Amino acid sequence: MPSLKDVARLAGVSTSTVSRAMNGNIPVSEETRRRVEQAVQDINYKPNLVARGLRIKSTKLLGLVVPEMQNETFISFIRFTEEAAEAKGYNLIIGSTNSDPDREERFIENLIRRNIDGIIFSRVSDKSHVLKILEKTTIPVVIIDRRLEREDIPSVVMDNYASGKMAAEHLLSLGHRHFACITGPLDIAINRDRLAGFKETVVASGAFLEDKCIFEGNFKFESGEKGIAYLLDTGARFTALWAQNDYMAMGILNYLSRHGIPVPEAISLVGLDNIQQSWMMRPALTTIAQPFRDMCREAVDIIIKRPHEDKKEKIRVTLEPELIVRETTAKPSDKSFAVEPISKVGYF
Amino acid sequence: MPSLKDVARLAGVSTSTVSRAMNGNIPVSEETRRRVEQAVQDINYKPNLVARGLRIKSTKLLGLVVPEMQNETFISFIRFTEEAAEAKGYNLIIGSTNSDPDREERFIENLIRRNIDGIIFSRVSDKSHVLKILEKTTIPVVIIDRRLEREDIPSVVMDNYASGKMAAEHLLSLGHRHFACITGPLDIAINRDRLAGFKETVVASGAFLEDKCIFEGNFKFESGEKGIAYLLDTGARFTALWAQNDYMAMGILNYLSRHGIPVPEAISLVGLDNIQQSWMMRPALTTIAQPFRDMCREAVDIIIKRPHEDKKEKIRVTLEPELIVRETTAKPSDKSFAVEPISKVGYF
DNA sequence: ATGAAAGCGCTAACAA
DNA sequence: TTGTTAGCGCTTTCAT
Repeated sequence: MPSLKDVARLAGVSTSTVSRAMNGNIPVSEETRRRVEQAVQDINYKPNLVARGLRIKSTKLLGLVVPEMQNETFISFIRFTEEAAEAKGYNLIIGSTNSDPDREERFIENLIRRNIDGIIFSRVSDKSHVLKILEKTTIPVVIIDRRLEREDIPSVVMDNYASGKMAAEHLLSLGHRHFACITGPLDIAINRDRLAGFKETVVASGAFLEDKCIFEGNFKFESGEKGIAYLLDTGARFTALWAQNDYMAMGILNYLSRHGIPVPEAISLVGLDNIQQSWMMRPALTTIAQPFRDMCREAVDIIIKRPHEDKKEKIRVTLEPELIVRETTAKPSDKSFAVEPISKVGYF
Repeated sequence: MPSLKDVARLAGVSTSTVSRAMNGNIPVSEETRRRVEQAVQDINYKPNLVARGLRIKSTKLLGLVVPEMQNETFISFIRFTEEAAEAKGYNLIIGSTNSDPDREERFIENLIRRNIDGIIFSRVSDKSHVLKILEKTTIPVVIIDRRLEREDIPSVVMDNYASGKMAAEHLLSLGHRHFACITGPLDIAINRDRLAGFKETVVASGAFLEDKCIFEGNFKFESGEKGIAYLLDTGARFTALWAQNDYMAMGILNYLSRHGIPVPEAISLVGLDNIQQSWMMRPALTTIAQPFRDMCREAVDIIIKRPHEDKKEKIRVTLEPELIVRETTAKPSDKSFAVEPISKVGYF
């Protein structure tokens, strides 16, 4: 591997001149610039980023922390963060914590020891102890997909309230009057925001979302199955259902299919996230797409610009969701209220 | 950030002693070891990996190159490689190339400049020009999920022939006699291996896999739809179908569902990969799981042990697939041959 | 505009 | 067993 020294020798100048010629910010005569460029070409010199990193204390490396990699949401974060980072000349180190505090801590410490330029966190809670670790460092941090109580850490989220509103409005416009919702964990702020947007829009229009028509799930496929079984079993009456993520919607669809309840004829269903499966399914899922690509780009930008060195400025970027209408929503039909509690009737 | 110097000053020893005490390989007196450890605790010292990397020319960093992140296969590579790397104390830099040679080259060069300890490639072809770049370096490389002609680069693959055999045997044991196959791109060796395993097993048993029952797809959902449409349209007669990956199987299932052809009653279907969707679907897909976790662990091990510095030794690890029986395969039934060319009859 | 020299934080000869 | 010293490859004062 050729080094700066080799280039310098070949070009007949000092290493500092080569360095300046390459980085461009400091004036260098045309003549030497050409000589240096030639030498660089000749020996195919590539600056060593480790050495530069040590010297200037910037590694052009970003860290991304995700809790797991089974859920397509986190895959999207990885994908789009890598994309945004690469566009800005950064590389990405990823770490999956499996929600294990030890792994999480190990990973963060590694990133710090590596003199990384910034860390993007997905899904951290206010009480996560890694936030404490990070407070001791000067490494820029940004939280993605969570709305934290504390405001000293920049965050990027979708407008979750708007997503609930959007789901409700779509269903309302189709003529539905009786609504149900299977939510994510309600100890998490963004899920409460989603529900609020949904409920307030439904209620404001004079339609109904009874309390017994709300089931708190955990974003997993099984949770969708469980939620719909619960709703049907307790005799909740509704023609329109919103699942706060697509995995649960998949579970719902699967359950309804097994029990012969037709979608959208009996129940209209809207999801959230727009995962791949949502269009590969039959019927294809009507859902709401999160602006993941933009969220990740924003997160990377925030880190690179490091404006939050100035802690007074609160940074909270909010991006808009988008409705994607497919096959699981329709006007409420005669069949709709034919759905009876599962324990009472055996379907079909 | 405290440095070695700070620890040394506090412990009243030289920096080299601290270094030795921390790395443990060189003898240090009990007394000093304790003093050093104390000092390390006191100021919460963490070695700077950039400096160490520059010095010892090993960064404890691995690079993983994937063509894209939409396909669950590559997600699995990321997931399990990160897992294996973390278990060995390495971090992972990932790069997605979108099959763009420029991006690929940029990423590889970055990795080299970062003095990375090894690169894991998924899906490189023999003619990929990055292999040329890598030849000039001493960085250990391993290819995953591809069988290259050249043997100087270590690779880790599933036993693809066995997967074909396994699909055929399962279907054969159910009583099927007429087979079809929708393959991946056949310019790629592993897909030919899969087909050979399938075909040879079918033929050896005296059953049939006619040429017109083989469709060459491209591993995408749409390709599955196209393939099954083609097979049905040309009047190919079969009761058992193998798709060489699950995305195509999803497309097939979706198409058959739209055309009212029941699975597994009319056609038994086997996939390959065991993606998440395969069990979320209804009917759940019978498929073959690739040993991705083990493949990634092997790949990481090969790099870490660096035994291929010695180029004479050819490294090619092959791991076994596993059959996962679910709902899309059954005995051939009376309905089976009721399937007529689509252009002739409108189904149901 | 250019060069000499120092130093980022660490490890490894070498000497003691 | 320990300290001194040099140096990994780069950038950046400080002179000139």
